[in-house]
Amino acid sequence: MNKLNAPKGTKDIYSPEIEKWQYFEDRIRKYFTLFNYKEIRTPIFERSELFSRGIGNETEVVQKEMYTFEDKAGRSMTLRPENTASVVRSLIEHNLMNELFPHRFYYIGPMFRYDKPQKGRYRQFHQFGVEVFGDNSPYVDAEVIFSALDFLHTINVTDMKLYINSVGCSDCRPGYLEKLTIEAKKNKEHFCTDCQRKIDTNPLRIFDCKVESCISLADNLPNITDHLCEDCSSHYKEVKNNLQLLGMDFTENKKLVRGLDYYTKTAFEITSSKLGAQNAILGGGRYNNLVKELGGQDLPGIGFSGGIERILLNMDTPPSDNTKKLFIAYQGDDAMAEAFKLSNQLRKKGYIIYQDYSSKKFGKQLQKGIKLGADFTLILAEDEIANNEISIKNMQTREQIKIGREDLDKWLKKNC
RNA sequence: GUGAGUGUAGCUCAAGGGUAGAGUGUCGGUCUGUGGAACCGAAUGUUGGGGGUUCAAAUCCCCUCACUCACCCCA
Repeated sequence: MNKLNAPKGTKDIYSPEIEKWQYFEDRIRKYFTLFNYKEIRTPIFERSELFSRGIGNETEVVQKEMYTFEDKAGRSMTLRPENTASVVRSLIEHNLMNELFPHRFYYIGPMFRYDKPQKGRYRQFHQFGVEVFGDNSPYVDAEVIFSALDFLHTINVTDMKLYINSVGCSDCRPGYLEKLTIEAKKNKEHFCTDCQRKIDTNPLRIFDCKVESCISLADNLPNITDHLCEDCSSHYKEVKNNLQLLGMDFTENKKLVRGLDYYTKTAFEITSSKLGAQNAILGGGRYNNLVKELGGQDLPGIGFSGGIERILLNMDTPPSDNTKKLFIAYQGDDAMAEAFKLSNQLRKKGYIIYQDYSSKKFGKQLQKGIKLGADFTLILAEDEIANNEISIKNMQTREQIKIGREDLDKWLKKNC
């Protein structure tokens, strides 16, 4: 029989790593509640059409990376490669604009992309993110960007850089793209084959190319930022002003084009230098046409999503929680039964307590208490049972006291 | 999709044609009243899988699979 392994690009998460995840998720919930976000959980799979329409048919994600399958009724379904399209679908479907206020959502969950795995890149990976609907103010852009970076600061992610850009809107982008295509075509034969294709399909993506000759050719191509309409240009300026109001450092990157086609106006990305090749840990932007394109009203939106695996690679071990752990040791059969009763009473009162049933040897039990990392060991042996007492050993200081059983509650309240 | 590297015990790794090993962890004992110890003992491997060369393969060759990293793309 072959050994069964987790599928390529997926992994099991268990202790001690799981504690990092729990800590991280807890912090997300607490932090983004400060901004009045409400959690939303959407299905892991959706109609494939949602993503091809929402993300854009020409993107790498939709072209090559989706986990698409037919369900038994012959409908094309796709494991979600990102969550914004789903949130928008849900917003439209349930008229959440009318139901809930504020129109702010956060999410945490697995996403799926059929990529070749490497450091910080998995086929099932996890993102958290936020979406804000119905507010076109450049203050919102700055607030969203601020919250992303500030949140990462609060969990001690270091060596971060913030890049921003404006990618225009449906008014100015078509004109720009036309110009870009014309310019790029002048040197078409000098671009790599990949870029030659992009010129026709999605010229904006030329700026993503890492081929050296393409980079220098791209340097001479017109930038979207220089061809923004009045509205986009002033919006961008105000976003930058507002970021400065919050004292934020950022780098303008005129080549920053995000991989999902729905972005308009503000686009941003946070990288961390500690990560190696996959250095983007969070990205986002405004998507003022997406709701309408997916069949809803004409409603602006903005959001971001962050890669949890990548952030955790870059995050220090979280502070250990200081909930005291107890171990109960016993000697003799009577004491074992007594300890058994006591430990379950204590759990009822909310204490974390572990009892070992496999060994009756006192020394071995103590060793297990040590291995468990117990703060205190409660000791019930013949003496204690006879005198209705209990000994308590501080595992750190190795000091031991003996108290009456009736005083145990008081002691626990004081020390645990 | 392209390229490179690595697969030996639960984990970290030796052995580079001649009986598969160490450290660590696990379990048991010394040891039914006090410590992370020491000592003794045990279990865990078709050396990722398949084929080939050879008297003999973990070792050399071929195929395959898995993992890791980089390119691409992205979180």
